[in-house]
Amino acid sequence: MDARAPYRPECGVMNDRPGLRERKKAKTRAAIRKEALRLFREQGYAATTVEQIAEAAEVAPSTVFRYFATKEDLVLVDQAPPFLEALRALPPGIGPVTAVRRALREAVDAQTPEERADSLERERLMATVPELWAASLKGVTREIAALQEILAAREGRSPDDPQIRNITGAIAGVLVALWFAWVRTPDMDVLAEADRALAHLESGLPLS
Amino acid sequence: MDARAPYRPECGVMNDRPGLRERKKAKTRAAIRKEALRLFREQGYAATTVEQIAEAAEVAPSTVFRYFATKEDLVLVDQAPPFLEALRALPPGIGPVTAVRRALREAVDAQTPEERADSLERERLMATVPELWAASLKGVTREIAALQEILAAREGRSPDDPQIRNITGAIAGVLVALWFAWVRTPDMDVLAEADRALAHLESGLPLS
DNA sequence: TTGCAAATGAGAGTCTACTCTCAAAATATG
DNA sequence: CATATTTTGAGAGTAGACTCTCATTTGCAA
Repeated sequence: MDARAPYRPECGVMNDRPGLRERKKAKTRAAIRKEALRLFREQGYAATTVEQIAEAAEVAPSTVFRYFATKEDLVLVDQAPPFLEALRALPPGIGPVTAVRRALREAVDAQTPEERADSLERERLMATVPELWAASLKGVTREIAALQEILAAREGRSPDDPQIRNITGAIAGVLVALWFAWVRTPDMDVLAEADRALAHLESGLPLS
Repeated sequence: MDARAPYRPECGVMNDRPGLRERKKAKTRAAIRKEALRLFREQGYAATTVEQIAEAAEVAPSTVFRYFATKEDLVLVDQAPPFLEALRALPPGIGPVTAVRRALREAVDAQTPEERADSLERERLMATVPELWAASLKGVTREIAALQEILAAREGRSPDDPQIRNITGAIAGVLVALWFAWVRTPDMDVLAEADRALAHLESGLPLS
């Protein structure tokens, strides 16, 4: 409440070392989320209380809520998936489905093996527990809306164009269906299957 | 707790008139659900308490829970949509997308105008309020799974067949995308649009 | 070291979905 | 009307997500 601002520890310093305080915060946040996901996987989302999460992460329950506004936020991803970025960066003149295939491959290739394993496990957890599906719904719909916008822009059309809407819906539907199948068949190579499914869609979904 | 069963008012009677008691129960159930949906629409799902619903329906809160095990159940549909029945009844030898188009049309034609208006409004409510989307997720996924099984059976394949999975996913995706578009454009003739979208899918989703 | 600001812990408190119990009311049968 | 049975209302009780407050601790700068 004082305009003098006499004390700004990290006022736009943008140091390479973010300072102990910031690093500790990031570590705490990561620890809370990690323990939460582990407990969700082990004993279910609804059956896990915030108190248990706090205990496992060795913080106070109130601290959990300081980092994550709601229990659902513990599982929601906060950054837009790099897939959409890759798609945005792709040159025009390629069909929507082809573009999505390429962007998907690029995004996956850009991940380190650990990142890949992490995100696969997270996705898997989300798909396994229906309660988490519901929790992640807002994020998913937002991402699909973004996909629709990008595809529309690539074709120089309105996002509300029925044809764009149909293609986006079909792409999303095919991938979601694969996602659910993956839950029941964990050994599946999801990424290869995704590429194959999109290829099938691209060729008009013939029954061979 | 008595094996003599000395008193069974409606022990398999299966009368045309179900008796006052049963009729009253149905009326109460309908009233509760109607008031609940109205309140959800007017002030949101989370912001509506069961107590408010009970008051609006003029019953006790405990009565609400006697009729609906959870708050979510208030919005979930209990009978399988007649659309799936129509699809099951369709003769084989027609492509999956064509079959879905026909079944959809048949199911809609079989509805009375009031039923149609009712279900449209209910669908609309579900699509408008994200919390309801989440609540209805289990039902939706179950229906899509049923769709996948029917389509697989029609083609004499396994429901796990990737091609079947892709077609089912694409159909569902296209329809869900339409559903969301409808929310933003209430005047749209959803049924005609659905038919057009499926036709577009059937022809391989060309960008014309 | 000293003092400022931010992060934390502890704990009490609210709100609401959901459960349980029991007595009263309504409905069916004879 | 009398009696058996079901449904309801009233209300107390539980659990867990989320909020608020305040004293304590911890990182930071001079």
